[in-house]
Amino acid sequence: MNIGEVSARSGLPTKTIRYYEDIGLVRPQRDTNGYRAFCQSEIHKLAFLARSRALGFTIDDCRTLLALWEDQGRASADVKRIAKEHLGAIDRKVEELKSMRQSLSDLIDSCAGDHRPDCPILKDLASSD
Amino acid sequence: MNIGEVSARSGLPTKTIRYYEDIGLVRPQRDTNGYRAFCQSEIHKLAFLARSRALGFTIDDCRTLLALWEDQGRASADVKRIAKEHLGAIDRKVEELKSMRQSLSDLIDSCAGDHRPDCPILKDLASSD
DNA sequence: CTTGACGTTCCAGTTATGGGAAGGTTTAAG
DNA sequence: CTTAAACCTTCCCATAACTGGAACGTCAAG
Repeated sequence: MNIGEVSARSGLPTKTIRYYEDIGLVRPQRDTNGYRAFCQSEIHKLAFLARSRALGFTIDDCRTLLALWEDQGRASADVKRIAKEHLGAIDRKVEELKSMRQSLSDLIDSCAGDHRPDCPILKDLASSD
Repeated sequence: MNIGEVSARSGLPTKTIRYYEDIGLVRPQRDTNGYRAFCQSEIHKLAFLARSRALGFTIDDCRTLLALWEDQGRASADVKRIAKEHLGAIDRKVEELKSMRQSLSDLIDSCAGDHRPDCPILKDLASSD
């Protein structure tokens, strides 16, 4: 299967698929004309990658997950550990954003938002509490 | 004031301060020896930048905010608009992360996490629901 | 006088792609 | 048979916002 159809099926842009080959995540065969020829297992891998990336795993996480996926003897605990670490990272990011949101929201509430130049938002950004 | 002390006071790494000069956010004078000599207003700007960046504003936002900050006649509404747009972006990011978090959390709950190879997490990542 | 802590510039790398050029291949239509 | 669209290829540059490191100049202390 050519890269275009693989792209349509996996939802990954062709650019991304070529990049994944570059960094060694997939290794499609080549046709005599030089076109990439993806077999089922490569297509399956790309679907796996698309899903993992959508869950926010880094490419490096994906590399590990793929290896575990292809290792018939791996322990599910190994996978769970990676997933849990990632969950922790997501939680930390959410907390950080919530904290930023709170501060920003407070500032916005305190600003009249009219034609006058007086602005508590800028005042706060400038103050060195 | 030399870059080292400015860094210590603003909490910004020297690399970052030089970068901010590169992209035109600050324009420190130079001593005869070539060292950057920061005056109070530049230091103040850097503090402003540190604060704005900590709230998640992009460099481009910061550029606009700085310009507004230095424009005595600007309307507070202009600032408020930028802040509100950014708040919206934060909210969207939080929602995205929460949704990722939910999916991942469900997967983790379904995985025994023991020595056995059977892993619902990998199964789901591989499946093309 | 030397040592160490500063400072300087410049170049390259990071993440995970996206854009676009310059060119080869295939397929369908005229 | 030719031509045009729609594929495919590689290669290089750009993004955001820095960070690291090399190679080198300057300054204060012992």
